[in-house]
This record gives sequence, structure tokens and C-alpha cells, in this order.
Amino acid sequence: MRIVHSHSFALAPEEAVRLQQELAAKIVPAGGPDPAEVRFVAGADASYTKGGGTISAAVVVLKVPELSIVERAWAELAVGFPYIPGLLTFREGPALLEAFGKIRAKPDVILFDGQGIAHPRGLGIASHIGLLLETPSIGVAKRLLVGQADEPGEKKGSIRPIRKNGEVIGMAVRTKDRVRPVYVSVGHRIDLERAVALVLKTARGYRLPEPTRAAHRYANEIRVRGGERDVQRTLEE
DNA sequence: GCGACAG
DNA sequence: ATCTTGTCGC
Repeated sequence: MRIVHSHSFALAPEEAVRLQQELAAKIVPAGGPDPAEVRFVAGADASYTKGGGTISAAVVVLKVPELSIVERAWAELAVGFPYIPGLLTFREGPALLEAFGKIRAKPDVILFDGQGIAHPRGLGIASHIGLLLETPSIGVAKRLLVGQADEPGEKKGSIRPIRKNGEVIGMAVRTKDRVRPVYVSVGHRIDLERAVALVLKTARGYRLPEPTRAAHRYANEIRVRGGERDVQRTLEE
């Protein structure tokens, strides 16, 4: 994929915060592809080596509605930023972008393991990377960073709004009966309704949607085996 | 000042 | 995220 917008990630925390405030103003939390017409969905995630010195990033593209893997790419980089709540993007972003750069497909939307606009400054990793790639993106987090939501009904498909100062910033979504919900928020160029529909459409018997699960597995595989040993790469298009 | 805090 | 043993449930 082409990285449309680019900037340095080698910033001090205070500068990173200022950049987030600047980029947040460019996020378009509306529109997006019709869930019924989406053909390719990508998932992105990262894994770290034991000492925490190297980060392994993975991007996997799945065909919808089969959810079969059609392409995947990886990247390994030395960790260059500490984990600071709200600044996750500066830790995982560089490696994820390198992996996205190796993807030939043009996914209709990307699912990230983390927040979209449900973030202190409205720019979680899904919004940030989605903006740099100018591709519709969705944040699918396992825990909330900001805001609060009531518990959704116990059935898959049940939802409850995530609010912050009375404003709806995302949706708690039950992706599997009786299993803890995931927290969905708009990343970039898509509205909340479509984001929720796409997450539910790609969730198959597990709490996390398939794109995210596939990326998580691949990132762990790269971390353990080492990416250079991976000669596999499914192609299509 | 205190607590909370994506991955 | 990673570290780290057993344990409850499908």
C-alpha cells in the first residue's frame, strides 16, 4: 500500500502529543464502504520479543465474506519508543507502516488492535495509521482507554454506546454470546454504524474479528521464527 | 495530589 | 505487550 502522508515518529512524548492534536483535526469520522459490498478487509497487529527489544508487525488481508487469507506482510524493527498510554502509535506505527508498504492489495478497510477516535486526543492508532494510508480504518480494542459504556446484552450483536462527556465516541460490541465485549471506534473515513457492522460481519466464533486474530497470529509467528525465514506470501488481484 | 491508563 | 502454573469449561 502507498503511504500517502508521512512524518517522523522519532519524537519526544510532548512533541508526539502535539502532532496528535494536529492530525486529529484531519480525521473524517464519516462515510465508508457499504458493509455488504466490502471485498477485502485487512487486520494489523504487533508482537514483541521477550526482552521487548524488537517489535514484529503483521498485516493480513482477508477476502470477505469467506474470510480466507489472500495476502500478508511483516516487518521487524528495533523498538524505538516506550509504551505510554495514549501514545501507542509511536511505538507500533513505524513497524506497521513498513508492513503495510509491502502489501499489494488495496483493502477496503483496515481493522486495528487498539482505539480509533476513542482516545484522549481523538487519534488512537487506528485513526493515525488510517489517516497516513488514507484508507477507511476501525479501532477494535479489548479495553477502554477513555470513556465508559454499559454492559451490552449477552447475545452476539448486542451493542452499547461508549460515551465521554456525553458524546458518543464508540460502541461496546458483543461479538460472541456471553463473552466480554470489544470496544469499537471509528478510525478514519468511516462512520460508527458501518464500523460496527464490519466488525460483527468478520467475527466468527471468537471474541476478536478474524482480521485482527489472523494478524495477531502472524505477528507472533514472525516473532518466534524470525520474518526472514518466511518465504510464504499468498498473492491475488 | 490521587487514580486511571489501548498494547 | 510479556512473564508465568494451574485450572475451569466447551
